[in-house]
Amino acid sequence: MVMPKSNFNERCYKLLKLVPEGKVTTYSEIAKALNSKACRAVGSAMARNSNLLVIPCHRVIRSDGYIGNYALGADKKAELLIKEGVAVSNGKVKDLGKVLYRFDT
DNA sequence: GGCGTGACCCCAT
DNA sequence: TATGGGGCCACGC
Repeated sequence: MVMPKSNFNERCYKLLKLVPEGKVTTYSEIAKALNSKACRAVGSAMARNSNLLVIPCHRVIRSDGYIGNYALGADKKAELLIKEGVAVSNGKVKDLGKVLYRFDT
């Protein structure tokens, strides 16, 4: 039986897993879904990328539309997003409103 | 057991 | 429009 380090990061992963391919979400959306403003804690959990191979951490971007950062590098993150069908330019998502996935829907 | 940092966000100036 | 400051949660030392 595996015990999670914290419920918080597991929540982030779970929500993130709900994001379909070709779509992205923001740290703030996840934080809000957790009923918290700890957008930093979300990123922190991803930074540890405990589940990089299990969680599409690259589908998480900033609210400004910028990709932000990534364990393997923002550049790699942009490439992955583009491959999934997300329009990315200069490290920023072009049609954020179109690819942004909301948990509140 | 306490302080600082971090894949951030929002508001005010 | 750009810059500064405050705030939130988890983790490392």
